[in-house]
Amino acid sequence: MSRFIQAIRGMHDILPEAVASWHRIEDVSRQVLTSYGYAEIRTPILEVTDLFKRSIGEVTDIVEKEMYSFEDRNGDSLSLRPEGTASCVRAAIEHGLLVQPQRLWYRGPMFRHERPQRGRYRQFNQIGVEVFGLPGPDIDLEIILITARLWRRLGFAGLRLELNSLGDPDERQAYRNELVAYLSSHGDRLDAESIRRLHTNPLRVLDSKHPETQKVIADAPTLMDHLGESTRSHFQSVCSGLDQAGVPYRLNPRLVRGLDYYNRTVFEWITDDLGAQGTVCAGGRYDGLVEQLGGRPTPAVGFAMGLERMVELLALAGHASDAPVHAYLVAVGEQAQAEAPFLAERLRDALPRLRLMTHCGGGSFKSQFKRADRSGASYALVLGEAELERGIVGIKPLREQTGQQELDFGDLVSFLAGLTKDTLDRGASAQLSGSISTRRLQ
RNA sequence: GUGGACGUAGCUCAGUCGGUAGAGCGCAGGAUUGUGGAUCCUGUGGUCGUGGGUUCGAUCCCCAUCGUCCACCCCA
Repeated sequence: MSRFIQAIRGMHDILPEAVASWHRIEDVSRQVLTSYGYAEIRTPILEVTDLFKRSIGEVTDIVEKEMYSFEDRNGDSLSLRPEGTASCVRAAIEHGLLVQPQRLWYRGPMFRHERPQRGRYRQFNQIGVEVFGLPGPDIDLEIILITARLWRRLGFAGLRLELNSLGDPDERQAYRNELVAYLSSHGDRLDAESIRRLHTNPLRVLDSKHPETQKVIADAPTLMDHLGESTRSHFQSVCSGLDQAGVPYRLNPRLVRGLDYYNRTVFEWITDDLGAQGTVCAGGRYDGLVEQLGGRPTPAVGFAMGLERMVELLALAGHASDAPVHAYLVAVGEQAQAEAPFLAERLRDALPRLRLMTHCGGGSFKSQFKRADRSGASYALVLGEAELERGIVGIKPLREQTGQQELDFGDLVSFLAGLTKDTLDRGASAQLSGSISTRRLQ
């Protein structure tokens, strides 16, 4: 056992029994995003390290101490992506997508070297949305409504929406100065980390959970009071849109985000059901990022969802399962076993949507039926010496008490077509009628 | 990165005041020599995470290491 190699820390296998939940989330997400006209984009997992330094921010924890960075053979510093926005922006600039508005989405693994715990892994998956070229509050509202629709479709209750506006850069700068002055005057009551942040990223101090620091924060000036007319009405428009749509939210003036590039609207969907890692989805506006990465000034909004956390929520809401196989083909006897794979192939030819599992490995009727039952199949197809001789197949319902029937190939195809909702044209079914034996067709 | 709990069969766990381990579930076979799911019977199962130390002897004590979980931190 000492030589057994385990998966690396914080990186997990998703086993077959769990995959159904992933499918559910991925399928619903794709459907919903497609229904709003969003197009999928796929970008590399690996990027030049500078891309993340310049987008996420050099003084953020992600860039400072959580990136998987290494030197390529030619000496370039590369990093596994810790999030998806930077790559999206890079690709949009690189391929000239920004000449017109773009509504994009992506999915895939992200990598951060954090201490693993529930809902936080070193390799984790996100689905994200990025919209380029639309400056108004209408699109902010749209992407939040997308997320609300997703929760409805997935049956997630109990998520709460928190909302804030970070203002525009000049507003934030003015506020930052005032905040630093205020916090500095109470420096003796702040925790060490907050004091360090005072000089690097003072807005993050608002996020602190430190009890004494929180008391100081409670009386701190708020960013909301420093918004100009334009940002204020932008934010109010988003809020009233949510009111009209009947999506409840909570204003949280201390909601800042860990990434430097956000401005104006920011939001988070939070659950209390997953312990300390309660943020399931978060995003906001980042109007300055495209230009910062070398593109023409282009407004942008987006969000990302943590799929592992969503999978956990789905487990709390009930179990997802993939559709089991329609039928399981049991074949006993040398002749029947030899014939079975080809019978199965002809059924699959006739019914492309049929989910049919063929028994392999021989064994008694008893053991094969046990397998058939455990496969979850609705029907067992039975091919033994007797059936072979008479040119028919037995079909036995495994989920109800009605008896076993005997059908020739044509009738079998028609019967299974009823399960798969495959439709047969007349020519095909004529061609398919007759004996079950492949050899007789040769 | 900091602090803490834990790691025994495929799974959930019990246990040994240090003398190389048990249950339930699962899995396989049988009771029905061509038919699953219920019941009963039988069987299968672990160098007790890994490496080292103390000891006549370690799964149990000590150290290290890897991993899981919780909180901080961070964030999706």
